[in-house]
Amino acid sequence: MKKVKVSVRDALEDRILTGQLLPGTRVDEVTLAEEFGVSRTPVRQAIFQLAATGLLEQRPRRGAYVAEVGPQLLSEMFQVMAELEALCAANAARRATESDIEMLLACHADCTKAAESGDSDRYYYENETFHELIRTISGNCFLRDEIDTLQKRLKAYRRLQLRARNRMERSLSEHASIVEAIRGGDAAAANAAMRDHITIQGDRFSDLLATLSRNSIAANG
Amino acid sequence: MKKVKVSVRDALEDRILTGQLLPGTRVDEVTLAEEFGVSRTPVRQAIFQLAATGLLEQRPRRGAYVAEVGPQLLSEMFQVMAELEALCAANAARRATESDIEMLLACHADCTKAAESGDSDRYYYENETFHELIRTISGNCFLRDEIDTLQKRLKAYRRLQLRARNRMERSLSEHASIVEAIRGGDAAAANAAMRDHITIQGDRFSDLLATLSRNSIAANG
DNA sequence: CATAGCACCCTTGTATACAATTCAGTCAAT
DNA sequence: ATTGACTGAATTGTATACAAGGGTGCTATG
Repeated sequence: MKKVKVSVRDALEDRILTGQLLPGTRVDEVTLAEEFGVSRTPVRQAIFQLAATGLLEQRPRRGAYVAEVGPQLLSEMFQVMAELEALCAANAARRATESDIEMLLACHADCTKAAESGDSDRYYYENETFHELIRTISGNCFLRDEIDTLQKRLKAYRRLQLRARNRMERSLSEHASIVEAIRGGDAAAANAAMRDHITIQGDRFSDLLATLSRNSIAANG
Repeated sequence: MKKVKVSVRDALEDRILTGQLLPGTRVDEVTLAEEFGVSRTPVRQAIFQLAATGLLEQRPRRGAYVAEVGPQLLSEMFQVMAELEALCAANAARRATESDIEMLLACHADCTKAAESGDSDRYYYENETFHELIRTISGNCFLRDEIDTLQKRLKAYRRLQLRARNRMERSLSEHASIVEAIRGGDAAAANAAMRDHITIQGDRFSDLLATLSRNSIAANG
């Protein structure tokens, strides 16, 4: 019972996103070809596509590696992400219908329950849904796609972040501000609230990364 | 005297950007392979890479086409572009050094001369330089790359826009506002001025596209 | 005459064979 | 002993052969 014809590209992407292939790992064509039970050709295609989206880095004649995002780049990516999500929130504030607002409130309620349960994995998931919903309400498909690809590039790192305990309630209250702004149709407020929310995440993230790299230096060096 | 080992990917990209391959055109593997004097393999690689960046659209088993950007998508892309360029401008306002300001003023002077000459091609070029410079001053490499790829996706269309006559002096005065804001270190003002500047461009652009498609309907249908 | 079904051909997708380049290891020379 | 160069192996890059799927055109039937 093999998996039903999933593209090599998706399979490889999944391995990166789920952390089976960690940043910096070399991606070998023949090894993957054997594992997936195909020839090198489709594997190469997949590698080139993922390299084009930034998930892999290719060095000519030297193979492909899972992209490593340094603190500098990470910070830059978060600044852009903050701006894009803020734009989503502003659009959502302008365009949300009654039923959109209802869904948003329901989603926020789910986030609240997750936070109360103290289950950070669950909150991570509900949080994703919350942001997804706002992107949808925003109604800008291109913007949505851009955010999705950027999200993917960060995902390999985000999974490290799950355990920041006291972050949940603050995140939740930031969500509340966003919800209120969208509900009130205040685009500027929604924009600002979302930008702050993402920026704070980015800062936390940088801190975590710094800590990890310090530990890793302590462990390896 | 053949060209000195330029990658198929760059060559194909160039053909799209310069308008040799118009949106909607089918991209045939064997034809291109013959033209470039290589086998299908590198051509396929190039196609997959360009498809990943959005310049081409692939339909399974049905080949690749130069991406067509409809009015809806175009508007969405411009909204994102406006936000990203505005972010650049805000960053530039915060980070610009004395010499950055000097370069910016010099660049703006070149734009002015180009506008006075009435040569829209020249103004187009100087305008590009102006925006490039602000992106550089912004200092966010990731942001710069994102804008570059987005720019590429629009370039095939932008070349149609060159002739909007009375646009030049208005564009120039908008540039002046941006320069002043950056010079004064006013990030918010730079942000707003740049966003407006790009948004207006986008609107003009949509008008043009609408006109063109109307004419094309009149001509073809 | 129009429509539906089938067959053939063209194009994409995959596999494999071959070429070229780079990295590493070893040997020799200073 | 250390460093440099050369050789070999391994991996990427390219070409070609083969398989599979879809589109078009023709034919047959209603």
